[in-house]
Formats: sequence, C-alpha cells, structure tokens
Amino acid sequence: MGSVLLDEFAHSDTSYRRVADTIRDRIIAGTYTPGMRLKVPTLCIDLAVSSNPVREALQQLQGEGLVVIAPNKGATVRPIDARLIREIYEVNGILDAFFAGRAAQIATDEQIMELIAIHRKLEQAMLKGDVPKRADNNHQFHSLLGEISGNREALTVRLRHRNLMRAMRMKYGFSADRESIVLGEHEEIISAISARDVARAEYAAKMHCLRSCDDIIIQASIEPRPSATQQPAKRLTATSN
Amino acid sequence: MGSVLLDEFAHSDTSYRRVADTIRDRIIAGTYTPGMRLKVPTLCIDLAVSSNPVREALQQLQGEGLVVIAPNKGATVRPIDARLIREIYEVNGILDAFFAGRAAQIATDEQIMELIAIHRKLEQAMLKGDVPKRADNNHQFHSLLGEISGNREALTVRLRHRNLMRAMRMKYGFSADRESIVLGEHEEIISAISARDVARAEYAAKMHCLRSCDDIIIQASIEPRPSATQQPAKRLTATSN
DNA sequence: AAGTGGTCTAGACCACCTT
DNA sequence: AGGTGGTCTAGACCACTTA
Repeated sequence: MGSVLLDEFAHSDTSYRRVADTIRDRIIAGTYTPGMRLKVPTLCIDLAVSSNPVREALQQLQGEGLVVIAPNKGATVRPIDARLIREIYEVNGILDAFFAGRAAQIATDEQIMELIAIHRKLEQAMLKGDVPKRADNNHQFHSLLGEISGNREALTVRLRHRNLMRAMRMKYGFSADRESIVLGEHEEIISAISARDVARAEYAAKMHCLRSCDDIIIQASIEPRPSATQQPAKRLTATSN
Repeated sequence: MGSVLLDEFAHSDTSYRRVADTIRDRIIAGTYTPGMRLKVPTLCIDLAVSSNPVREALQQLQGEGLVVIAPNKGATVRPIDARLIREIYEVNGILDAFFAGRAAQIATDEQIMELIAIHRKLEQAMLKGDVPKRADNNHQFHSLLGEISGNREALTVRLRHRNLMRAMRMKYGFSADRESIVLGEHEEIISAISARDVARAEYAAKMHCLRSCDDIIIQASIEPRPSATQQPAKRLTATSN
C-alpha cells in the first residue's frame, strides 16, 4: 500500500526529539543567541516538519532552561543577564564543590587517572587553539567529576547550567589569559583529589567556578552591539508556577 | 460569523498551561502516583481538549522532572526509587544549607519575624491535624528561606525537587513522631539565623534534610533492588552517613 | 484592518503490543 | 492480524501587532 505521506523512512528517532536536539545544539553553538526569537513557522520550514513537533521540542527546551515561552507570544532563547550568570555560578560553585569533595572521598585510582588523561587532552586542545575540542574536553572533565559522585540528579542540574554557560561563552568568549589559568585550577583540583583532601578539593572547585564567573561577566560587559532583531522590549522571565 | 468551535470564552490562559497545572496538581496531590501511565487519549477526554495541548503539557512536566516520556511508548509519572530519593535529598541538603547560611548572613529582622510567623502557623496546622495546610506552611517556610537568598535559579531547582517529594509524602505520609521533630528542627534553624551563626544554620538545615530523607525512605520501606532494567553500576556510592 | 504567528482540532499514519 | 495509543500533518481559529 502506498503511503500517502513521506516515503522516506527517516524515522530513526521521533521527530520532536531530533528537533529539540537540533535547536539545543544551535543554542549551545551560538547560532541562536540569547534573546533571539524562535518562530515556529520559520523552524517548520527550516527543519521540514510541521508545527506540532516544533512546539513540543520548544516546551522540552523550556524545561531544560534554554528557552522561555510566553503565552500567546512565542518562544525566545533564554535571555541571560549578569544576575542570572551570578545565580547560576553560585549554584555551580556549590555543586562542583560537592562533586570534587565527594571525588576526594570515593574516586578510584583508575578514575583519577582518567581525570588526568582528560586534563592532558584539554591541554593539547588549548595549545592547538582547537576551540570546539577545548570546550568538549572541559565538558568531559567536569562531567566525569559529576559521574564519580554517583548523583545523577545533581549532574543533570549541573549539565543544564553548563549548556547555558556554553551558549554564553560561544557569544562572548574567554579573556586572553583565562585558558592557562583554567589549566592550573584543574591541576589543583586533581592534586587535592589525589591527596584525598576533601576540604581542599571543595575549595579549589569553588574557586574555579568563581573565577570563571568573574571572567564571563567581564567578557559579557564588553558591550556587544545590540543585534538587529526587534527592540529589547522588557525582560519577561516568565517563571512557571 | 458564528464561530465553528466553542463560543465559551473560557480562555483565561492557554490550554496547555491549564492542562500542565492540572496534571502537576494531581501528581503532587497523589491522584496520579509515581509510575502510573499517563495516556493521552484518557487525558484528552478527561480534560476536554485534543492531543496537542496534552502532549505539550507532558513535555513541560518532563522538563520539571515530574514526568518521564519514552519515545513511542508514552508518558508515566516519574517513578521514584530509593536511589532517586537519596540523590534528591543530597542536592536538597546542599541547597538548603546554602539558603540557611545565606539567610544567617543577610536576612533582615523583618524576614526573620516572617519566618517565625510561618513557623507558628505550621505549629497550629500540625496541632489541628490539618494536613494540607501543614504541607502548605512547610512549603512556605522553605520557600521564604530560598527567597531570602535572592537566588531564583537555586530556588527553582529546589522547588522542582520539593514537588517530587510532596508526591512521595502524599503517597506514603510521615512517621508518627516526625511532625514534632520537624518543629524542633525548624526552631533550631531559626535560632541559628537569628544568632547570625552561619555554620550552625548550615548544619541545622542539612540535618533537617537528612532526617527527612531517612524518614521518607523508612515510610516507603523501599528496597532498592535493581528492577528489570539493566544494572550498569558496579560500585555503589557508599551509603552516605 | 490586514498580517503574522501562536494555538488548537480533527484525522491520518505508524510503532508496539496482544491475541 | 487487530487494537491501542503515540506521533505527525494540514488547516482553522484567534491573539497580538503592524500600518
């Protein structure tokens, strides 16, 4: 029987998942920047699907904190201001201190080896100036720390915040000397974990976060010309419930 | 021209928001219990809407952590096992310690008065055995602590976890003597904040969380046996404390 | 007063079951 | 095979914003 609709069997996964993955990647990659309108008709054409999967994907991304949906007004990439950055890094600092402290308690020697291996790859990527690989290795470093803790829930929260901050980094970048400092901070964290020094590991992780926060705020305050989208309007921050 | 559809002007908000609110309330109230299937056709009939708003609401609730959606298999109320409870309370303990410690630093005298007022109302509700009011006042107590910190992002995370645990409490309840213990723990937190003793406030809040976690696990008398799914974890995260 | 875009319905398609 | 229910499309309705 001939199918009325698409004969392509491009159904490896559900459509709304692929749409959500695509939009998420574009937000993290900086293709869609914070504050940008995400119009359903445009996305429908671009991704060759109808409105329903797009709308479901946007709802899901709102749940992840990457998108804000205002009733009858549509979706925008979550706008990020200095306050939100500070709040997120405050939470990140608390969680990362927990991760590092827990790692100092329970990490196996193999896991510590793996941390060091990732750290070396990160070092290489920085030397080569390979920005995407740099971001990926940094992500792996902190993900492994989270996994060692065994707390998936905490890791989920942390990952969502990381995605938001990656979007910021893609828009504003790092300050010139931040990269070499990051390496030193990672080494201090690894050193503390290896020494099984919980307090030092917690402190090192927290400081790593604080300095990253300071850096991103400095970078972001370098006035990026307002893009040619619509007027800023008011910030809506429609917090659910 | 006559409207083809409903002429009722029952459009105070969007449909998918009302559906999400309804389902969320029912999960928290225990009408829909963890693990229960949420079938779209049933919800459509029950709530008198079509599938699209229901599906969008489910996606949103998945983002909030109350619902799990499996591709081509549908939605279920998020199943909760002992591991998830421990993970959530671990995060809660960290966040509540932060909230209480921050409150000890920056709470105004008026805010502390308000905390005490809520505490008294909670006391009254417990004496009267008014369970819904009890839950509501307890929620207010911890929400105010979160608001004092000024960190909305942390508060959002904490609120989501609170919703999940309220669903658990609605299903399993408290142990007999837990209520009076809660009052004492809240008083200790208030006392530490009033004394501006950061470390004591953090410790009191963390202990409050840990005891609540222990209580709910006992009430649920959950055996964390691995279910029919695969068991990838080899090393169990040493049962904390 | 159009137009744009968000929202919702009805129905078709199709994946995963049961029998 | 048949049924149940998840998924997607097409199109209608409607809120908000242009001019």
